Amino acid sequence: MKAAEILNQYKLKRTSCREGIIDVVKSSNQALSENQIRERLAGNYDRTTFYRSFKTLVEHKIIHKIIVDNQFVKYALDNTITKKDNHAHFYCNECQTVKCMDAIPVKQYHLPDGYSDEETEVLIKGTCASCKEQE
Amino acid sequence: MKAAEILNQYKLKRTSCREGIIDVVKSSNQALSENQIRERLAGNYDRTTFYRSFKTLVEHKIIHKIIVDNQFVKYALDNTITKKDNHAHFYCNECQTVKCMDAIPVKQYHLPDGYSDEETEVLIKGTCASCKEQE
DNA sequence: ACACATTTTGCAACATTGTTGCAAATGAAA
DNA sequence: TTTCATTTGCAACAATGTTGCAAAATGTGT
Repeated sequence: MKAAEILNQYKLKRTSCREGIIDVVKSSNQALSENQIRERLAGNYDRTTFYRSFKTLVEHKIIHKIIVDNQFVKYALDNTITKKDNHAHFYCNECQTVKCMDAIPVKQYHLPDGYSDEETEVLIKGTCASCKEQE
Repeated sequence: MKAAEILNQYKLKRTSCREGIIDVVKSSNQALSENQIRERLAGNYDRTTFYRSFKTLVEHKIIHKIIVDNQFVKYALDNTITKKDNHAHFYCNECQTVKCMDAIPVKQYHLPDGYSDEETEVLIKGTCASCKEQE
């Protein structure tokens, strides 16, 4: 599905910034930070526009946010778009990249009485295969 | 174990800021933000001192950081101090508090070949028991 | 109790990240 | 093409986090 179609489907206006973000995120096999997305984007947008575009896309669950420790906010296409189950994220301590582990569904937890579960986030930290090779 | 003992054990100097942070975090049944800790602390410390104290305590794994979405950094006593297994965290969307679910150990995942796992973080989002009651 | 070496503190200045209000520009629909 | 709501870019601001450096506090040995 193309970026333009996704936006139409969610009744969002097709602006070049939004389309650009979706395209970049969609074509990447790992989660990207705001700066990484900006670098790969043709247009030169204001930071405010960027934030507002991210906010809109996250609110409509087109992309999702992943946070690693502090100061590392990354984005990836949401499950509603990829049509995959809720998956775990992997953060490589060496190359500092985040990958969506599509093949690893999030395990569910049994909460104490009275609690209700809406969403579960799993971040596995370690060393990825390609960094491991180089050791 | 008292804050002073913990610091001695890790060969860190006993400063009132460090002791204060440990005491506040230790006596709380939920994870606290920097501001919440500062409010509950007697001394009036510079923000820089605060950050550096947090950094030191996190580096030595006395407290640990939990991040909810963006902009919400919270701290709790680390497992090395509490001597509990690695546990899941629960974030209540209503009252916006984070609880360490000591009784819910983190489930392990099988990673693809070549990957190594060092640490797994689990954040369950939903509504907690007391907020549920008030509905 | 004192002096010493080292660590930590507080301050100032700065960097990064994110937000808000508003006028101008743009997109979609008639 | 005209209209109307949405989005953009700018400026100003707020929050969060970092760095360098002199002054203060800590722990150790005497």
